[in-house]
Amino acid sequence: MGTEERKEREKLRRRNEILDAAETVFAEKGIREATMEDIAAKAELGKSTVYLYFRFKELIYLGLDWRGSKIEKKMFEKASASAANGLDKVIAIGRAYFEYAFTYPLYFQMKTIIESIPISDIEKVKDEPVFIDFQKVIEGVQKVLLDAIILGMQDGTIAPDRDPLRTGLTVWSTSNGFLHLMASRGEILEKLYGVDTMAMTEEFFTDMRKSLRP
Amino acid sequence: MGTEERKEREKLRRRNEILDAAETVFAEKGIREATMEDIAAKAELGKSTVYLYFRFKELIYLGLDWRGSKIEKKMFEKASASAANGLDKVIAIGRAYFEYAFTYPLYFQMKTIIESIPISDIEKVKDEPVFIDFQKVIEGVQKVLLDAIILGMQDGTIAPDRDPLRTGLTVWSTSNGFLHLMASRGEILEKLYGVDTMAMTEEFFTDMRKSLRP
DNA sequence: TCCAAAAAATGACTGATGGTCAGTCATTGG
DNA sequence: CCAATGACTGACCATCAGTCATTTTTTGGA
Repeated sequence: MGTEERKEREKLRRRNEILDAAETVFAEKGIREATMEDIAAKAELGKSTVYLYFRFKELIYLGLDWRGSKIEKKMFEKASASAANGLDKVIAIGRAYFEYAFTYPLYFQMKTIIESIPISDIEKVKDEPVFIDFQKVIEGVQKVLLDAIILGMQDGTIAPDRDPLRTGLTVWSTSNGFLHLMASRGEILEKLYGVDTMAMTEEFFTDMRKSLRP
Repeated sequence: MGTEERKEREKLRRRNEILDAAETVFAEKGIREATMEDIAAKAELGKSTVYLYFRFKELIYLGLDWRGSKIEKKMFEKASASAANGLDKVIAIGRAYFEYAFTYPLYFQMKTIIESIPISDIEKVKDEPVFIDFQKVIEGVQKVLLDAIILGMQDGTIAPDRDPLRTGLTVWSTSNGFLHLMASRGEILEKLYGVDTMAMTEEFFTDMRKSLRP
């Protein structure tokens, strides 16, 4: 009988229900303030049950980042497809990253939280199938960017003497830093210091263009 | 009598002793793993006494970031003074930021931790004299960069049509993102993916030059 | 020198929360 | 219908940030 498969499916569904609950609770009372009990209650489960699906709290953050990254990947692919040459693709992906961060702020925030997890804790997770799956998605996301860079080096829109991986990492990490500032302090910058964040964002992309061009 | 002043001095000394203790404990057993009791024990004080000097744990993080920022500022000033024109100053400051992050990794990490503190908690702190003093130092650090940018726009080494504040924020936030990647995953990138992080860093500065130039 | 008030320091305590475990309850396949 | 499997749970534990009533030390005047 296909009981086995059904069971597997239901397990996955429950996992998703818990992530749904976490998402709601995070939105309602803040990520840091949310407790495992809150999440369990929202999922209409006992706390111990939640722990059957997520062996520790960080894995919930990871699960949500994983959800987000799947969306992110699609957005990146769409953005990349919409542009004609390598450099335009890179910029389009950059803009898609912005859109992602502002459309799914909760998912985006997971990145920051996960990054602040001590390496010793990552050790505990790194062999879990969930984590391996997670890494696969992340790599998929970065591959979209990498492909665009390689194309750009071939079609002459990006300096051909660059190292693609290094360039990708630089584009990604600097975007991250910029986006993090925008997402966490953008409002303060606008209201308190009168910074035109829209113009600043445009300049950011102009600068990126300038530095990538041959 | 000068008792009042002496008291004040001793209070400050104790504050510093606690920060010293925190620094040691953080280095010994990790920032996340360190408890207030650990810090108190290392400082040879009762936990409650530590709480007289730091009303909550986050203020210790803030205290260490404050310490670091004072060093950072000096390093920035020295770097800026060592270069002749605006653009060179900006790059020199960027390099100084790198040196700071790798020389004082503990202080640098405080930035990440502080950024991940929920805004609700910042509200609690923002009127404390300590926090105001802290902000003053931070602004001082950023002023060094801002001055270099303004000079560069005057001496023709930086595009004159830029907005200095926006440019400063962009330079700072992108450096932050890049540096954060290097500090937290640099080793992994080198050992696992064979990334030449030295070359990558040089390229980062070359890119910055390219994007700032007129 | 003594003493009372002020300041500094503390140990015992509390509440919250992440995580565990022994055992219950529901489902399944024979 | 029953025994085995596995999902699920409530009670419990350990840890830790933060509090408070009380003690200890310092201070400045009598």
